[in-house]
Amino acid sequence: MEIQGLPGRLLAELGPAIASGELPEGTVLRAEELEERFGVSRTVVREAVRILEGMRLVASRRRVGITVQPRSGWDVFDPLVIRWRLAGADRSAQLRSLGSLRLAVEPAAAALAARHATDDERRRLSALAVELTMTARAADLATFLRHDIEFHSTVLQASRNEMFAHLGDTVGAVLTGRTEYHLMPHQPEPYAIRLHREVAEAVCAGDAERAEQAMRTIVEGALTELNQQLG
Amino acid sequence: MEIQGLPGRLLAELGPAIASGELPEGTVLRAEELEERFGVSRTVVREAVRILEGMRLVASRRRVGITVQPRSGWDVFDPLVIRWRLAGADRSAQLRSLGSLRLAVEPAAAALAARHATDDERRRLSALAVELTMTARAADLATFLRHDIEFHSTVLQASRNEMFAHLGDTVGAVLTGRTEYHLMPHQPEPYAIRLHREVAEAVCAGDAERAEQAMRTIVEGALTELNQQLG
DNA sequence: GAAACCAAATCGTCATACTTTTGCGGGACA
DNA sequence: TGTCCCGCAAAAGTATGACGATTTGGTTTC
Repeated sequence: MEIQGLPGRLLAELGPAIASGELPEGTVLRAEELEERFGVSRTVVREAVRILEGMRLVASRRRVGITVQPRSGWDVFDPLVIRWRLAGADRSAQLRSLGSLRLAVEPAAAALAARHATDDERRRLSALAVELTMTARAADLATFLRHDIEFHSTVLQASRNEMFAHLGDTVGAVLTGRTEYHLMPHQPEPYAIRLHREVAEAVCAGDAERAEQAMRTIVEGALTELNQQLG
Repeated sequence: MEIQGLPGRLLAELGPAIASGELPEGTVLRAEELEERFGVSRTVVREAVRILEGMRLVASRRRVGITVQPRSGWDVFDPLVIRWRLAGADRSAQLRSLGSLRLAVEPAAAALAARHATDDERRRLSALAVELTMTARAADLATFLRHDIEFHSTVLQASRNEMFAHLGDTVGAVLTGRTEYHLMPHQPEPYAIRLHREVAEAVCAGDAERAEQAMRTIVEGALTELNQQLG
């Protein structure tokens, strides 16, 4: 998953620094400066910069240098960019944006899942719903989170739409983020759990309408809760 | 927008080849081979490969080579990947996926736009709706397309959600694609035009519900039409 | 037959030299 | 005094040779 090697190390420094706003728009970096700062060769710096350029976080121009680009151009769907932003200063803005996105996508995905899920996926969803019920009662936040992520990922996967499916990791990052930063109740809401069971049942029954509704209620709940926590 | 220089040339060759399936999953390329094939240096090859690696189209491993990755791992939200796929063999699969995505996102965006659009944006939407009506009557497909793209982009922008906003280019690519490949009626549907006017009016009036419904009808129409054309 | 070992292939990194683009300042000219 | 043009130098872009690191797969040995 992660980019490896020395360029990876550079990325791990520069990416978060830019994403968090520590290096604001317009900041100019020079390749040579980076070489010295990180004690690596030209090759490594250039490759790291190329990757950042691919994410539209920076642009490199002759005789000018490597310029941090305005946020409006960033590839906000890139998983790395999302993770970096979640870890940094505009975590709350990022969580809000992702919240709206989830509200649009996940109900639609649930409806599609009710139509297209494989038998195995339907079984897994039911099993996960049970697990969620149990780990919630035990207040085991870590495993609860794991299962919650897998539940939502499975629904997105089962929608048989590659673009929805790829948002699985993103949703995972959101759920992890809000748990890590204590933006959710310490004891998962029993109501939310019941809705997960309802989604699972509806998908199993092939009831797209009910799956969509239940999922919408789940995500709406998460979003209002988020807004409460963030003021 | 485009990646420049020699690595850009490599990208423009390899990206489409991979995205179209011409180089199927598991294909192994060697850096040296690419150097010779394109008559460029290691530096250039490595940078191009790094970028493809960033999109998760390939993975580079020592003693093995540069391996084309399974589609399931690709960064399907990357604008370049989308464009390459639209230009190649799985154009129809890509159009279907994007259709579902639009169906989820654009109505939600329209609702948000009705709440958050600036005065200028509301004015632009109204103006664009008028333009659409006129160019449709004149059967001027090129300008119609331009205005259509700008209309949808403006709605996404006006939603004040960065992730929605960034789908503007993607939607633009879809609309361009289906026009180029003659997947839409030569004379734009008067009904669809009226719906655009309705979206504009609803956004101006701040009526989220109506904006959402009208936009949903637009995208649903586009999707069913697409499915008819593709069988 | 299995485990340890060795060798070749291939990417990864470094150092360096050369090329190309381009912003900026200085000078010529109106 | 202001404007335009030209050349310089700064910075990224490209090329190349050398070496390092790692993985694979076969070979040897027990």
